[in-house]
Amino acid sequence: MTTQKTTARKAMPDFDRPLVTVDVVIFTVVDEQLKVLLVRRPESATEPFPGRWALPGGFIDVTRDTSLFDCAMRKLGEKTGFTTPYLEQLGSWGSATRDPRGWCATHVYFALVPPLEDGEAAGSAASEWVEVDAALRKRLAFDHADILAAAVERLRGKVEYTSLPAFLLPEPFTLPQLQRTYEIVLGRPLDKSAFRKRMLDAQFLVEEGSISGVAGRAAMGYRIGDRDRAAVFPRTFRSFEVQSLQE
Amino acid sequence: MTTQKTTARKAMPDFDRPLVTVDVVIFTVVDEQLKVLLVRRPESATEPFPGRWALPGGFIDVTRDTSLFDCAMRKLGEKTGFTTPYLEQLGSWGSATRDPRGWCATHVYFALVPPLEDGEAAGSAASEWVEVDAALRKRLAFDHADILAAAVERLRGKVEYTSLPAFLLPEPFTLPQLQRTYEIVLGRPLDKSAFRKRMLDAQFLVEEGSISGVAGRAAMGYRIGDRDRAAVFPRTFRSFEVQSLQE
DNA sequence: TAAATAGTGTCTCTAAGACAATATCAT
DNA sequence: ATGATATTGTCTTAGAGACACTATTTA
Repeated sequence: MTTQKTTARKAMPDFDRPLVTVDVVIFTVVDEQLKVLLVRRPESATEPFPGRWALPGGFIDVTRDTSLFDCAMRKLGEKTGFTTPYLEQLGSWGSATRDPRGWCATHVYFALVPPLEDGEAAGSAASEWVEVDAALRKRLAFDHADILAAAVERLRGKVEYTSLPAFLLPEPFTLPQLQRTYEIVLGRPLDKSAFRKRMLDAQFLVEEGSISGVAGRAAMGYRIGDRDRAAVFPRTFRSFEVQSLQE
Repeated sequence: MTTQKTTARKAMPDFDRPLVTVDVVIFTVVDEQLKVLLVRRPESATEPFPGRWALPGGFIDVTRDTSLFDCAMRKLGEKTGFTTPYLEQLGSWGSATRDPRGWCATHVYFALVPPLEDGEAAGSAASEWVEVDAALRKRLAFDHADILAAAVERLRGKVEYTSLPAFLLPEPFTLPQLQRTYEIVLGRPLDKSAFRKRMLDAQFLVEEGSISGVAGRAAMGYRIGDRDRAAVFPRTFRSFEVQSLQE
């Protein structure tokens, strides 16, 4: 069924077609931890990796998905309900051996979302937010451990010079909250003064009125100016120290 | 063997499978210009976009290619003969409409190679090195104009803070040659002193003996220390000027 | 008023850019 | 020696980090 249904005149390639899937690595920060959404593979013995944890994803439906991005957005919406997350392509993984059902290529996206409100479908029995280092230690289905590692590396790398962590917070948020989010993702403390200068100089935040916390002075609330792209800073954090560490 | 190879028992998805291709954007610098390799689509009317220029690539051969990367490397080798180029994944493009033959996803890689020696198959009649801005103005097949634009953007972007241009030169090369290559890719002059400090501080070059040019003082020749990865600089070129330009 | 948190100022340091000065090669 | 090119040094400046200081809110 898969290959030539060449009724038509265009030359259809008579190669066997690989399986094609889309997977989404969905990050959030909740309880002071960076977490990733994992789903449980069906228990059925007819499925590969029954019962294992995996990244959310699945086959492209050529009748519903008009593009890879649409497909990723659809899967993200099904799992989290978010409609305007940060969603970028991470890369693709394809080989003869990564799926026992045959030659398979997956297109992987990575998404940043604010923590879900308690009401929302955070964990249907089949899905769960898992702290990333714990997730990396699990024996995930397929090559999803490699994919997750690549996603975490990309996230931590880009956080050094972009405004990505802002997409992990519900709006409006304060600069101290944003700094805390950076620190959670990077796993190290940042200097308050340098952090604020950097964020405000980058001009990607819009003021949204003061917010009172549980104690202490009220803080300015901010919203992301342009949710379609992250701001890029001219340098990484601690750039010169990184330099010396390499030696 | 764990995964029962049962012809029948694994649930095979009954989705129609998209077409799957791999394309490679191959850059080089020759005649003081950044060029990209284009190939001509076959003239046959049974093929999509007959006679149009396109990026080199084609369908995955699930019987020969063990992975996407292998497939890209194979296509690169067929076109240029290089075996140790710089090759990284650019991304994937997939939609219902990008190929008239049906839902198609392509995995795109981008490669940097030194200019070919005259003897080598630089231009079989069906392929040609084209200056990138001229290539961007051509009406390429499929969505290859979008893909090429993304590749050029990625290249120019990464050149600001990585050692990528070193992979465009035959080894050994000199620092003035490397600087010229950066300037060609970026399209603007760089300061000599700052450039040398940056390259040498990054520790990715190994000395390879002095090289005499046609005139003037001989220059130190260098080779790339680790061809498997590019060096990353802690800042972009002209970082603060870029900053002020944004305002 | 005290505790807690938000926000600012000052000083030092790294590395980039501008550009001048020096070194070495072919003829 | 001279012209050409390679290589180094000096000065200035932007922005990062360390850290002390001030400001504002709640209890």
